[in-house]
Amino acid sequence: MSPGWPALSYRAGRIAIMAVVAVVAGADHRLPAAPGAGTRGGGGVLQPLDASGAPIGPPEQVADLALAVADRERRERPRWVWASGAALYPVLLRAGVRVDRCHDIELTEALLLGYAGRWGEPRSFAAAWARLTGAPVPPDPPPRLAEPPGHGQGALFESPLAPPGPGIAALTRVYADQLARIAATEHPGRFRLLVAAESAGALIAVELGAAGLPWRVDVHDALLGELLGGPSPVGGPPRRLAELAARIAAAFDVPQLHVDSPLELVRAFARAGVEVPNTRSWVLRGVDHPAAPLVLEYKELYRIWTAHGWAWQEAWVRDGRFRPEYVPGGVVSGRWATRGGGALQIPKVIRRAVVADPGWTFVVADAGQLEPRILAAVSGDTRLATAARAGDLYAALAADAFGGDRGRAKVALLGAMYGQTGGSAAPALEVLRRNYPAAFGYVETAARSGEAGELVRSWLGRTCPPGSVEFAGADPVPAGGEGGRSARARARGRFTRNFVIQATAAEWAATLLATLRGELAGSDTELVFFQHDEVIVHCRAERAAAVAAAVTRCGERASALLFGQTPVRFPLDLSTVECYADAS
DNA sequence: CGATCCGGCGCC
DNA sequence: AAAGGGCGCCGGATCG
Repeated sequence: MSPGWPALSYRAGRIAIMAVVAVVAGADHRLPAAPGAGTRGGGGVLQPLDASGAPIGPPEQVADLALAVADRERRERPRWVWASGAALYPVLLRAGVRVDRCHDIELTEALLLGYAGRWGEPRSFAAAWARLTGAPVPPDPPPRLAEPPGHGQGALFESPLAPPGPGIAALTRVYADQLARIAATEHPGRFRLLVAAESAGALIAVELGAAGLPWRVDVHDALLGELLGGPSPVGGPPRRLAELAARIAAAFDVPQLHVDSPLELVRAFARAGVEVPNTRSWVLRGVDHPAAPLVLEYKELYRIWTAHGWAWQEAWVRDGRFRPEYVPGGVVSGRWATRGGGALQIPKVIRRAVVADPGWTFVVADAGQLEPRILAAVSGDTRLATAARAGDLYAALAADAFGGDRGRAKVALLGAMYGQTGGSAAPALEVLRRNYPAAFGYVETAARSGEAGELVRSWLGRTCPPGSVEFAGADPVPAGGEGGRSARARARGRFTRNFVIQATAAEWAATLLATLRGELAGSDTELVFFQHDEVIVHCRAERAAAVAAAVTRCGERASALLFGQTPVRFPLDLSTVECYADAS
């Protein structure tokens, strides 16, 4: 295992460990109601632990949990062990309390269940405790619905603490059990890093949601006016959309047409003598009919209107910040998801509205060509790793084996990672297979495993979910040409092939993010956005260079933490900009 | 009628 | 040129 980094290290010798359960004041008989309890979300119980998770001394009941956590954090900076950061940390943060590191029981349970092939079993602290004691396992509560800020009860800051769980003794036993299960994995050091990064992600997600992405409503409005022509006074479509719809109808020589309906569009084209299988944009781009370019323009603007228009702004932007709710581990590959707001799909044109505060700036960093570099690192393919030392991996690969044709080199690598088999990619893939056998073999092995119904794992040990049980048996679909494999098996192979890469890339990015949070802690900077392989720091303009240097260091640290001494480089594209749209 | 599926497209 | 992985979100279409 590579050298640890404080926030991610599990070397417990110098790090205090503190289990904590929150107790809603007055709602739990184990905690006598105390004067002042509940002013900051209630009291709780703290329990110091040793490195193995065993209790040190008696638990301590506190009436004001946030105060107690802040105090311990200042004195000891322990690793906090708690049931769910998603539930507890918003309450602490609202009270102004930040913590450095934690072990998130719920997220860890999900990782361990997945590792054991028990995907989908309840992952809550209560469920883990029930499994440990042989009690009936309670189902997880259903996921909350997306809830824009300022509406309803305001999920992030005003949700009450969850009802009291099984208590501090149970929590410490579940923690010790998880430590033992982690130790029993194939690569415990890697899995510890995964747990630490996932737990840190839970903290960062809450902080990101609280900070929000700076959003200039006036710029957004101007942009929408420019693109859409201003909202219609009667709640109908914006002026430019209505105009386009009219012109489309005219092009089809009909009085009116429902352009939002793919079915109506296909029929209209058919009446005009153009047979299209669907109305996808790449299909329409090849259609020779005056309506086609109009429809393409309509779709683009319609998308902006419905997904990032005035209604979206009204729902999601408050006080100059877009505040989505991030969900770490919300994607099977370990990528984050968001709940509401579509934060991970902000169209490029709309990013014009993301403007730094006066005197401040954005440091935007994204990891270029991350996935092929991950492939080079995990496969240990020395020739690919050599190419991955270059700033432009595809160009280096092209020079090495593709006769300088960068496009073919890229097609080959993407095809290998996504599972493309046919088309013009085939010969390029053959070049890849011949010249980079270890890398090619790595994804091929993952694909064959998936086709055979086996599970695959990321570098740190995140495990892919099983295929649906209904398809686990014999596949009724006749086997195609691909060596007798069914279409279903091949689809599964493409999934597992991609999983080993995408999930490891997510781990690298999460590790970068966690180390960066540590570096920025206490400084006058804020993390404001994270999207798969891209991070935005909002800081005073004069600090930008220092922040950029910190991001670079953290990228190197992430690489070392995951892969140790690897020749593969993971360069970050860095921009210091006042507007997100100006980032490279 | 609401719940759910699906087409389509935004991002990585 | 098109298609191969992962998502969320919208509105239309369809189901019960």
